[in-house]
Amino acid sequence: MPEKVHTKFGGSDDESAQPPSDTLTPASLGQDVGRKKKRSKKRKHDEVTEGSQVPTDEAATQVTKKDKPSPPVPGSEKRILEDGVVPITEPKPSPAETGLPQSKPKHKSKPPAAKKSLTDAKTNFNSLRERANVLYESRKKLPIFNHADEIRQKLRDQDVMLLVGETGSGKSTQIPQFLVNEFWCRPTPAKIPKEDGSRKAVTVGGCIAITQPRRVAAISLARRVADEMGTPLGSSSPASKVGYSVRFDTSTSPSTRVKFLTEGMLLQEMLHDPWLTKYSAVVVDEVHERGINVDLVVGFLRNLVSGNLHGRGGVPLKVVVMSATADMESLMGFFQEGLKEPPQPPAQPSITNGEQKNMELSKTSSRTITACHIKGRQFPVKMVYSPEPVHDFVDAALKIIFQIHYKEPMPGDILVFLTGQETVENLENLVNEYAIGMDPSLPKIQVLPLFAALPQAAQQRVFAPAPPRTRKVVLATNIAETSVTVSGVRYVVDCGKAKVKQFRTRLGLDSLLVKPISKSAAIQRKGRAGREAAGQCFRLYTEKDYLALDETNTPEILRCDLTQALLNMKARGVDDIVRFPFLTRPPREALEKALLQLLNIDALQEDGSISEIGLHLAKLPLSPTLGRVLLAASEHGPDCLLDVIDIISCLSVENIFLNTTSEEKKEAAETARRDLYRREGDHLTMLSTVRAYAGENVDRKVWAERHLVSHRAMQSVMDVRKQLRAHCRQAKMLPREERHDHSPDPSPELILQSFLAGFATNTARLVPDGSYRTIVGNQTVAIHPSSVLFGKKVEAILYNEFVFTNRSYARGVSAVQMDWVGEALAGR
DNA sequence: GAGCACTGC
Repeated sequence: MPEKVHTKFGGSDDESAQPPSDTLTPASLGQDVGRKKKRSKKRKHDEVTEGSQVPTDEAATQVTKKDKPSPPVPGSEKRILEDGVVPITEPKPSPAETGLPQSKPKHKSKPPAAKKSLTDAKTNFNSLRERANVLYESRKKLPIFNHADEIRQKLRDQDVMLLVGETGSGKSTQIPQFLVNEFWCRPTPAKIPKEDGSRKAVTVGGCIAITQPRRVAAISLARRVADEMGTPLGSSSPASKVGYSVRFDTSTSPSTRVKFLTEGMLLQEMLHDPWLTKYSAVVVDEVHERGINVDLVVGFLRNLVSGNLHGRGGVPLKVVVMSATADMESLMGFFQEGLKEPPQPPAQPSITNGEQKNMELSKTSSRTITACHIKGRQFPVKMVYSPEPVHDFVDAALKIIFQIHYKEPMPGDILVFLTGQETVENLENLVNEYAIGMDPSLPKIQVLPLFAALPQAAQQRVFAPAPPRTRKVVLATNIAETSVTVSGVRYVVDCGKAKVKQFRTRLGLDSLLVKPISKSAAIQRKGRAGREAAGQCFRLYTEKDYLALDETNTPEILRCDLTQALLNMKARGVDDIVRFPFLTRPPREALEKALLQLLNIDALQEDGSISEIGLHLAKLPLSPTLGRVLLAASEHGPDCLLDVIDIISCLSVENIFLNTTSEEKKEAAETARRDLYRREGDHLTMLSTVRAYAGENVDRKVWAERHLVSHRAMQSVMDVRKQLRAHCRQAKMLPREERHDHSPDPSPELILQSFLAGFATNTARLVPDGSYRTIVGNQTVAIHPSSVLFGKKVEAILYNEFVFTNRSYARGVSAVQMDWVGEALAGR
């Protein structure tokens, strides 16, 4: 039994005690956790047919049309029942009454299973509306609901709004609905100047974009808002007003007015439509998470709203920036500074716009920024700090877990935040050990680990309610901070640390180190205890330590390699990177290093302007270096290109090989994988794996399990592969027709030489003492234990990644010849 | 001898 832990009670910093009634349910998020399968058409098909039988790609596209009408969403059905609503029964279509087009959706060849769906394409608009009416009652209870008029009024007067909405305020679902029927949100005829001086008549606006940092959030919010608006979702009906767009899965209709998309997706759209002419408003949600993409989006948006709008025919763009934390001053300053400046590019001859009203508006208003603060809805969470600094947080967590279990009433599950797989598994073993000796009259304990690398099925266990008389103890990494909501939690134990990736510009090295979290992360973790009832949060650090934490997370833009971000900016016509409005400006050295790297891979010309190659790279869903490899491979012909696409697909996805836990499994894995391993290194091993997986026509899932290959990762690999192949066909780098005959034996030389075109600086040679030293910089690197070349000695290595954990490792390693490296380095 | 979390026409 763990000894008693002394604790003191700190004050709770919660102000409201109202129950959150109508946020997205944990169940519905849990559904999608860890990129579940709803992603590609093919996988949807797999789900419907319920088998692991693998159809060929063609078969899959044949059978499934994108986005069958609203999926059987168990989560959402459940929640509606919970809301006390009668579930939908018989569909009674009456399109005439709804005023919606009578024509049925085009696709007819649906698998029979889909026909049974409650919300089939012959959508029951009546029941949709009934459901929406019922949901309206719970919407009215959201804290943000009473602010609707205020928000609408402010945005009529001004173009930029900052909105602080705490968790549970309902901002993500309600804001688009508040705005969608505003006059400024209508499609507006306008004339846009063309290069030859003439004007093109176009329609500007009509749609609202809402960005999200994560795919699952974009999709589940779209589903929810469609329900609330009483409209079918996405491409399921041409009348659908709500859609979404994430990589590999876009679901919109011609009448989409509200579109949820990932930040990356909006950036991609901006490359093709820099003025965002489809949109009347862009709502940027969850800005406080500060991923690099949101920083770019906000920077581009500031340029847009403070510019002269000629690319939009003078039609204003409304921008709503939403955040959960109150740190709005910096954002306010950021936009205000932009609006102080005169419109940036020298004004083109002013544009006459069809709608005079809009012109008036853009002249008179819009030069200031409005703000709005909405309280959240959370149950109170009592805070308990450690009285003394904790040295071993695994041990301290163990004690607290049992203290809670002994003292606190049921029900009430425990969520423990740890740093990584290793600490999770250690604590898992410890808790299980102690639980054996527990008083049998006490409720049981069920320990559930949760981290990203955990196989799907094991992750899902976290969402099942605990068996009777059992308390769940979920041991999680920071995956549970944002990405996943575990229901039933009333106690949170927070170790105060997290693993953080930091790119070190000077060394070109990524390090992954355990660091203290920020205050806002600590508050976020605490909040996980108060979602369903009053709860408690145990911090395994002192209150003094808490007060010393940074206010917010370090923005990703300060922690990552900037080449991709800079390439995107260059491709959008930002020539002077130094003058770009960064929300947080990265150090000059990091910017210079990234520019140099872009120059090295020929993405920029000597004068710093973007090259043809660079423009092409910016459009690829790859890092610039991997994109460069792809272009280099295409010069070696289609066979080499197809092979390189297979490898790149693996490299741009999480690890495809599963970690083995037990010793015996490890041996079995080694044996099973032996026929996949290639002595040339990891790149060719990945190729042989993709080829074997893709060539498996009976049951890919079983094949993956047998080879201890992650089926989930391989599904992503196939998605990326398909996307890249399609891109290359479109760019005429591959023949139009997909070949299904034999693939010739790969040429390791050509493949690895293609990789050197992007990774010439990621090379090391063997030195006499048996270690490897980088060819540029002479740093010591060790081959990562996950590599097939681990423990092997070759003349020189090429590696995909240089990471520091306990020491410097090269990951994704292949053997290369020194003279290839010499040529690659000389060629630049 | 080792794997924080996200994301992309």
